[in-house]
Amino acid sequence: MKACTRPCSGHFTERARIMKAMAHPSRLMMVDELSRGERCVCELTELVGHDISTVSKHLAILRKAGIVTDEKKGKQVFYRLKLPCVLNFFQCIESVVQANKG
Amino acid sequence: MKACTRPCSGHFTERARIMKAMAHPSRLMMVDELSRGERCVCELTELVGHDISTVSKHLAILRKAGIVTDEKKGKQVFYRLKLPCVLNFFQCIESVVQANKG
DNA sequence: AAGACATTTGGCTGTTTGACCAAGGGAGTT
DNA sequence: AACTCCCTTGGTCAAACAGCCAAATGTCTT
Repeated sequence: MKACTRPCSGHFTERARIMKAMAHPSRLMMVDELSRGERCVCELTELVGHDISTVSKHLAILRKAGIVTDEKKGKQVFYRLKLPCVLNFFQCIESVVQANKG
Repeated sequence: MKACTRPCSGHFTERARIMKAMAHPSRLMMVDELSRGERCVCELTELVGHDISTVSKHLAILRKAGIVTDEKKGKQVFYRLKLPCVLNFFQCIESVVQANKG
């Protein structure tokens, strides 16, 4: 609605929402998995090893954040990465992890 | 410790901890500010507009995650980015934000 | 050593999160 | 239509989070 010369508070809130969507082990795991192709909810459920309702809620969070899209095919719902650039995160995160060890 | 062929659960937990550290508007704002040089706690406090004790706790979270380092100089404590690659996030996050609008 | 200043830590409170179970829908099958 | 399958939504509960104030710590000044 208005252009901020410097990012204004609202921008950071919006950005944080997206970061937050990825800031959970299960959701990170699913994003990683989706980087290798689309998957149905049942596959992702098996992957993370939690109740399917829990997984479905995690997916809803990723979806609302705009990180993944879903598509219904028959009885199943398939999810896929919407913006693969989120994968770039992993590389940097990994270097932070490494730096923390040293 | 041990090499996982595929990232194992522990990896995602550790990664999530780091993502989580950035997944807050105030902390994102501070990281952004620190990308332009080191700042003392008082400067960051003024920036985010919260109680200094709150800001100090936010900084502790970033510090423990290995994203920033602190250095005491006289009475003041200065913080700076430890791994500037976290800034790459912003670019991708921004594209997600844009995609969400369209 | 007393005081001022900058920051951290402890404690309290309201809010958000994440997990489960149970119930509700939509899509195919019989 | 009734049944099953796959998934989502609602409800509950314990744990984690984020804010504030007050108290503690550390450093410089007087």
